Amino acid sequence: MTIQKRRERERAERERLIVTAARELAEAEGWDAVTTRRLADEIEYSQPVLYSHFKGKGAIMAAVAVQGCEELAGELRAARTAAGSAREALAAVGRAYTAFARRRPALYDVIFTLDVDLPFATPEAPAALQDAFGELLQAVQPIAAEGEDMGALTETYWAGLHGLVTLMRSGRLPEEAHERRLGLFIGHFVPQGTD
Amino acid sequence: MTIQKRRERERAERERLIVTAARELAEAEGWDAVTTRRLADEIEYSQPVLYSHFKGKGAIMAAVAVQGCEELAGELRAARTAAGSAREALAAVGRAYTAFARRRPALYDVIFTLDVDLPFATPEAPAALQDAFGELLQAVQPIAAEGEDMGALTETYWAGLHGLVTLMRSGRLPEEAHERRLGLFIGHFVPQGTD
DNA sequence: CGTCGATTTCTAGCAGCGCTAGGGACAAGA
DNA sequence: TCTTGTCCCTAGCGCTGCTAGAAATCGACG
Repeated sequence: MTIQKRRERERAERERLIVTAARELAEAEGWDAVTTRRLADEIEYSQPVLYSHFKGKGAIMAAVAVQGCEELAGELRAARTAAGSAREALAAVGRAYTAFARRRPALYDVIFTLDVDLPFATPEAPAALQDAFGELLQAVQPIAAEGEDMGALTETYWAGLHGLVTLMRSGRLPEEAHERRLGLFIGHFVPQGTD
Repeated sequence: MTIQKRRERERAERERLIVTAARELAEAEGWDAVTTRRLADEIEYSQPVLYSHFKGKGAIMAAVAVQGCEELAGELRAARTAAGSAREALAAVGRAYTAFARRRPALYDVIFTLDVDLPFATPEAPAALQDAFGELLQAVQPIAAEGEDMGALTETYWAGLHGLVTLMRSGRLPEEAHERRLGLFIGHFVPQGTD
């Protein structure tokens, strides 16, 4: 009984260890450096142990993605609630989003660019993903015009931010003009004369 | 002399063959299926031959990207010049861009998402890339407000399209609402009351 | 206390990847 | 015919994600 419990606890602990190691390794050296052998070394177990916890490397990455998304959702919420007006809130959330992407590129990639089979845009999507989207939704809501599709509008805002971030991070947009582009995007997104 | 020329011609021919094979394989089965072994099989030469033409797999992908970008630039231009008003032209270019991404996902990926060390956003960027960007620029120009930074504005428009496309294609945005999102994006991008 | 049975973990290996060293075939010139 | 130089292929390196099967460990029971 207690033995069983202890084992489960230890297993859960080790699982956390794997996810943490993957995350730290990715943040330090990028996802290319995260190989199953390297990860096994890091946690001081052999490779097959990883597969007794996760279906494969993709599942480990998905776990990191969920963790990262919780962090993102928190930062978006903080930015939104700290802002004064609705307009400022939208801008603040946009800035927080792109700032997250730049500060934590590995996390951003595993959530939003690498394919890692997490369910998105469905009820089965992890809570963290829905929370993050919810933050965007709440920021977009007040500036929506009468009768606009809120979901689609939020998705559109999100996509704009995502595009700015990914093109910049892949070297396709010059880094130095990021703030200007972001300002233009947010400015064009808010209907003129909205408070 | 003539022998030399014939050899050079044959070499150039084989190089074209490699790029075409890579492109077709990628379009048919995705870039994961494009391995150097598979490519060598396809062109009926051994693997090392590829490396006598290109520095590596990345260089082959870059060549495909340039080809694909020429195609994209052509489609953007056609869309732009066929439109009536400036506003319609911007919308048409946006639709043409996302349509290209959906119709030729492998080409789109190699140009805009996979990293393939092509110089972007510099004078050394291949002409095809500059042409495609130029088409966007010409579509954005007429709807820009007084004194707006044209380059940054175009980049922002591009980023929005790119975000919509990549999030949708990776399954993060539901496919069915694409048209609605695209309409919202373009609508918000054009300042109210612009002709 | 010693042995059995089950669970856990490791060693070793598979098939694939991008890439390359070195040798053999083949054609052009003496 | 023999040499020279070019071209191309075979074979292999070190790496990847992943897994089968042996080994070791630990709890339970006689």
